[in-house]
Amino acid sequence: MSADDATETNRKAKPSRKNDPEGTRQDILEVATEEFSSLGFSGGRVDAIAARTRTTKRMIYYYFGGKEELYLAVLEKAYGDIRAIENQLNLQDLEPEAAIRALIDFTFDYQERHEDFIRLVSIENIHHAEHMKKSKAIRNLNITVIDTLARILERGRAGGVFKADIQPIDLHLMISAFCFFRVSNRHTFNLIFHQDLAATDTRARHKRMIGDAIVSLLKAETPAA
Amino acid sequence: MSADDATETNRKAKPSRKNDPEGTRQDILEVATEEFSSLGFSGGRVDAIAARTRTTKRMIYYYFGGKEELYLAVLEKAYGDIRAIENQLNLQDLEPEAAIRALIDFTFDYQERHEDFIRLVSIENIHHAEHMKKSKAIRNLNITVIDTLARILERGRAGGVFKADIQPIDLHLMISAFCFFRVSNRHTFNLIFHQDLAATDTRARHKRMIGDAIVSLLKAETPAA
Amino acid sequence: MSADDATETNRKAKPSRKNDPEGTRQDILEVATEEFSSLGFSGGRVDAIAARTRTTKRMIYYYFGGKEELYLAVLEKAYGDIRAIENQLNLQDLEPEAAIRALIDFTFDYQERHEDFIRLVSIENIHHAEHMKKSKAIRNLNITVIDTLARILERGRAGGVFKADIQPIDLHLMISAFCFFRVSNRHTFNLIFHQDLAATDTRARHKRMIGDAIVSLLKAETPAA
Amino acid sequence: MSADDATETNRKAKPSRKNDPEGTRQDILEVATEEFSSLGFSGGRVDAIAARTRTTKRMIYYYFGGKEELYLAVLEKAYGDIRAIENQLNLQDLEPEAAIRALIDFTFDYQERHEDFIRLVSIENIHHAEHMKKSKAIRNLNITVIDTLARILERGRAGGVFKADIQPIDLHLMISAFCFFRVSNRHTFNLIFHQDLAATDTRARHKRMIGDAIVSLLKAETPAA
DNA sequence: AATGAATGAGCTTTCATTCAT
DNA sequence: AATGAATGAAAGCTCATTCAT
Repeated sequence: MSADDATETNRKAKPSRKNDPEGTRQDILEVATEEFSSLGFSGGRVDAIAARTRTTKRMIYYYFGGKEELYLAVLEKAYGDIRAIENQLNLQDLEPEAAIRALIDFTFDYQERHEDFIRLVSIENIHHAEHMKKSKAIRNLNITVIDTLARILERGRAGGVFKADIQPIDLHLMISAFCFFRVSNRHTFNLIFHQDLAATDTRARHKRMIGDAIVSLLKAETPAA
Repeated sequence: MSADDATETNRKAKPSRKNDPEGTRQDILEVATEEFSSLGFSGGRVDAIAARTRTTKRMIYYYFGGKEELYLAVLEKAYGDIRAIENQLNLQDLEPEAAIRALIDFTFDYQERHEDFIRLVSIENIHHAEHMKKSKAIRNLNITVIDTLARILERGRAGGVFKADIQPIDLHLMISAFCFFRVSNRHTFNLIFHQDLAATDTRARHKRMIGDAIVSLLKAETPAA
Repeated sequence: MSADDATETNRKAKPSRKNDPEGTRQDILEVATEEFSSLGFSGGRVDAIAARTRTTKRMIYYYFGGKEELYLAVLEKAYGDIRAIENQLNLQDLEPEAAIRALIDFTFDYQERHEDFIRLVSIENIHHAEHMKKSKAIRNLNITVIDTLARILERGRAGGVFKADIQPIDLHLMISAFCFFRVSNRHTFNLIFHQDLAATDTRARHKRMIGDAIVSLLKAETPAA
Repeated sequence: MSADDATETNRKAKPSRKNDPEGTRQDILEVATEEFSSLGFSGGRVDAIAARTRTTKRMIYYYFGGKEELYLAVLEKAYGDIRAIENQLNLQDLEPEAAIRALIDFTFDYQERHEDFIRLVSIENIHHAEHMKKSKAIRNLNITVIDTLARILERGRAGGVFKADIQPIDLHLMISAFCFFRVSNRHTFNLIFHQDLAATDTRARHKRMIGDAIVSLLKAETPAA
């Protein structure tokens, strides 16, 4: 035989998944998610993905068409997952303040647990969201958070609990920003401020703080003095 | 339009900078900042940088040693710049609330105007801050924001204006998160929510909002209800 | 004439060896042996090797991984070849003196005919055998010469033909040294002493001389007077 | 300033040797000897030499003209040194056998102590002695060894001590081969045979052995039976 | 007599992709 | 439905050398 080498991935080492198309697809997708989310789109290597897969590099092209398409598939799955869960959120039975806090907690925890998603979004922004722009799947996703927030704000204002005039989308921005940044910028922040943003007690304190900030903002009489 | 137009030659021939080492260095650094901040470390091309420079690719290696060292130099300059300006901030003559708002305004405006810096930091985080870890220059930078914040909080609490017990570093995190995210995640946010985070009125509204949120948090009687 | 004519194209176009992996590998290996043995490891050029091959430079990396690995493959083949032949030597049916002379003749002739091997070994020594140290293949080669020599010496001493107390490995060193040096140092020796070590009669005379020297050493009553 | 880098050697770190042309020349020559003898001509780097020198890379060109000329200067010095010492050898007062042994001992010890010289000669042979061919200095060196040997042999044969008809140059070849090979092929030999050719006792044993071999060869009645 | 700055040419290697069955 | 073999194009980097004073 030949080509006994380390770099190229034409040959598989692991038991192949012949005749399980869907399994193979998932396998590739999973590995690709890791690769892209930790190395970026340009930094991610088709070879490296193939090497950690039960199949060969050739199959990536067979199933996905190319590097960019694979990346897009990864991105679509990541967005699909969070949207699906967000849409299942059921907050109308809670008091406005409790509902807001529940939403914040959910966002906070989800971002904390899904660093892969966070990194993929960061990567997309590095690339000016050019890949996302090409994705119908992401464009067509049903986004309910804003509506959910709008309804909570409405109820809060109606009940006199919330005084401030804040737009749902701005509120979402503020919540997302904090939850996202804690994860996305963890590495530089930790390095510069000698902190550990992943520590359990820090996490609890921060979750409370962002909740307090949002709630006190909404309750404040005259928002912008 | 693509990112490859670096190689095009329809640019006015710049005067060669022979025997102006410092000038050459700055020239390279400037172009490299653009390249890396818009394409990432892996995506950035040494060839592309050289092409937009008054010198040749060879000079990049002469002055910086390699792609990574050049990237690091870019990163170091970006961090050096913001730290230098932060350190000149003079807020002790302002009332605590005004001081906090001034600090927020400064942070907000700086991030807004320095998208390059924002993107470089994002990129570094994608790479788990591995390059930054190697930089003595960044490690040795004198960071005064936290102290500045601490003194403001102290004065506020002493004067009874601020009630909440918030740590300076957490406050910095919250302010940074919001200002940073607006810029770093602009592209995906705009696309998904059909917004324009760069619009002038949006910008003003957001600046006010983050100020209100922080101030109301600090003033709130019982932070974590 | 220079060594650069590898890049010239006045060679008959060889039939491409598509889908003959083993053939391609051998082709590359053969050309690489020539290149490295005549130019050294640092002096050898991957481009030059590719140019004299039926394939492209890319294939060298596909099959071998890199310049160093290719060089190692060349070295391993060279050592593998001589060991294989040595191991087939059958000298137990000869009288001790005849056996020793036969072994010397074999060594002499093999070195004389395999200048490539000689040069590769010289090159490895220039590099302090650093590449060889990495080769499992060479480390695991079965070396029988020393045993062969030991048995001949034993028989000679038992029969009273050999009187001197010489260790097999030292004997091997002496035989190798002479046979090797004649080839390895041919160029400088010829130049300085205006000789031609490759001339047929010189060769015959030298072969006899080394045989005489070894045999008379082994027969001598009191080796170290 | 600029060019704060590691690879290029335009700037000196050590105290310069201004106004000491001969000192500078010697300094460069010494470092170059180390560099070339351990890395080969192609493997040796002008930059690396400059870096270990009190001067800059530019000076190497100033003093020697180029890499090849520097290498030649190194080679010429190495050959000049050994020839000078050889020429001082005074063996006519010794008995023929003692004279031969003295000459062998000298050769053995010199090679053992001058690994640099050995490696340079090996390197020249790798390059088919092409550099040496260009050197008038080496061509014009006065070589007395062969004459010395011839006279010893003559005296030995006249006195009846030596019986064999061996040519001086062949004798020189045999002696050189052994002494040289022990040093030149030390690394591969040690690796393959798990020996240490540099060990003190091995060295003594080998020195005796080559002496015995040569002497017994010369004394033997009918050299080639 | 000496030197700081600059460089053209070429080197090894990598990458996503396609050929051919 | 699946795959082993092959590859063009370009990327990062290195080297001995010369420019210009």
